[in-house]
Amino acid sequence: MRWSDYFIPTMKETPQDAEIISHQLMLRAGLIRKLSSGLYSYLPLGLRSLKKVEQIIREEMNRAGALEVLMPAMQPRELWERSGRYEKMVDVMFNLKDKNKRDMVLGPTHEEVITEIAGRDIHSYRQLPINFYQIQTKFRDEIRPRFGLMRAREFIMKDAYSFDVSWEAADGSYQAMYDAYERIFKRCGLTVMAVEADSGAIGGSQSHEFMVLAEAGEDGIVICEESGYAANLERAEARIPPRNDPADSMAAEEVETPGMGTIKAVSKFLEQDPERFIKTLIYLADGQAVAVLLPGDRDVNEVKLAKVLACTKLEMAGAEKVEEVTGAPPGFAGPVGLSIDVVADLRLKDIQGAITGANVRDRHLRHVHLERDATVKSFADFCLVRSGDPCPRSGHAMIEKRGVEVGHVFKLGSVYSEALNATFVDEAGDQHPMVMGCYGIGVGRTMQAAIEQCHDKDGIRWPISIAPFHVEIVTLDTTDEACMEVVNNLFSGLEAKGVEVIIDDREERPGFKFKDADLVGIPLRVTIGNKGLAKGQIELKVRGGDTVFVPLDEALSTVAAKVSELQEAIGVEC
RNA sequence: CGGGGCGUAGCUCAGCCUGGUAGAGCGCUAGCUUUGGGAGCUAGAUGUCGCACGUUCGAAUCGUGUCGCCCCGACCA
Repeated sequence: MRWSDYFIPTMKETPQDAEIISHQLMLRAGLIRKLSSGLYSYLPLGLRSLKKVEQIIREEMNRAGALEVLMPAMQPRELWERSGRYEKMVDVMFNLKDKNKRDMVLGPTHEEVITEIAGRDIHSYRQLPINFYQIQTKFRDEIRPRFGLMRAREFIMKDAYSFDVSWEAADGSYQAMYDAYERIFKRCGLTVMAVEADSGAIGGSQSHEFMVLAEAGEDGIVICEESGYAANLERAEARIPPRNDPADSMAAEEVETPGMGTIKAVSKFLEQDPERFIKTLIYLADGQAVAVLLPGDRDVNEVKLAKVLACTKLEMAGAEKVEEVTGAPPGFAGPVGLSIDVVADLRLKDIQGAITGANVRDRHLRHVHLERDATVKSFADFCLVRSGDPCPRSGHAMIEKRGVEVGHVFKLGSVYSEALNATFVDEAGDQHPMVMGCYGIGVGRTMQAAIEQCHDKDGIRWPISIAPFHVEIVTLDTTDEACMEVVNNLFSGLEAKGVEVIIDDREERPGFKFKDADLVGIPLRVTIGNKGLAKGQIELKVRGGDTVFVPLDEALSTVAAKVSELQEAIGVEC
């Protein structure tokens, strides 16, 4: 391919609406263009990379025994009402009507459609297990699209769905996908980490997320380098050491804390560590007020809390509601004397000599012994884990990182198969719902995450497996016939060996082309000009690495060998 | 949806406060010179100043409304 015949609109300056580096580079290198918030076009160069990611996914899914299908993006809304998920997902669904005024939706995911297929055409245990996948466009009306392809409203996803006869059998399908995912991301040149995750709106019992570690990632995760424990913050647990507060037999007493509605202020005023405070938050769990207690230096993990309270809708109570249930404005709530349910974090078990709100304006209580002075309905773990907390397995301090979720595997169980009546008959002739799993990869997000992980100050540094081209030939003397003959010979020689080459044949100054080459980030750059040819050599440079000079007659074999070397360095046999 | 910011040439931005009818750099077109890390000179082309209404003799500039985009929160591949 010749650059002059291609379409690579590069930009010297950074577009103002791109915040993170990978998004900036995708725009600057001419990979994508924005149509509207969360809606992107792939330009020729970007599409080449995307297709390579897709191809790696396809090969590994096939290797794992999954069968490719393609389902409609547009679906009748009624199907979603039958599974009971329309209600849950209305906020992200695009709704439309067909010409007969029938309600349709654009699919944000495909559990419903695939379960309908399985239910219709799978009847016997003899047909199981089976796993279907597709690479298809999804639509989600995200509350806030962000960071280019990272969170788009229309995006390409690989989604797979497994069907098994039992939970035990489903574990095998899950593991097969987990293993396939590790291979896929490795082959894409990415360093990913599988972390325990919450299963969210998709439902199900167990799940792992595949995270690309990156500062710009939207997810917080904690990891223990000792035990290998790794979890999304939404899900993460920590070992909770027993308290050993000094005994405090004094009765609780009120202290004046005028205008001090924050733990920070009271902590400073009473010269007590925030950890000695009982933070009291009033939540509405499915509309029911409940007091939630945790150490003063801690934050709530609302995902964990919602599970503890077994509620579907959880929100902080407004100031009015707080005043109604505690008798004081926010900032002075405490567990003592409350008539609503009180749940406490396990880190407060046996706390004594503590400080908390007095449920009276401008008053706090000190010398509080939680279980002596208040009625706690239950203790549970719902703190947000943070850096330094002990690992639940090894007890070592965990560290916090940020990551981009590029893949997610779930054990779904029979939620959908029951709702949509996807059953099979076993050896004994009994009917059972199929046991499902589902497995997603954000294809565009994976491509962008690769850039987020592989770049330098000059531009992208593509892993060769997903680079738009393997080699870029920069020609310095485009009007010189002898020079162009060398270029064309090398080009056709490499093409014949299956190496993908782009020639920058534009009539631009060398520096201009080098800058573009660095920005676009093709892994190997061959520079050919009269100056080198006079010495009988060409120049070979790995993106971001050193330059070597290669004699003309060895050019073809050396470049081809270097391509293979880079491919092998990725480290997974294909 | 709540909070914050921004809409002026293809891109990055100035002009707005203090109204007088639009600019720079890059990019684009042509020519000459240049040619190993985003060249120089010369000559050009390009704008419903996001949109609507209002105030005014006069609005990019002031007011109101509206649309769009970005950032922070809940959601997710």
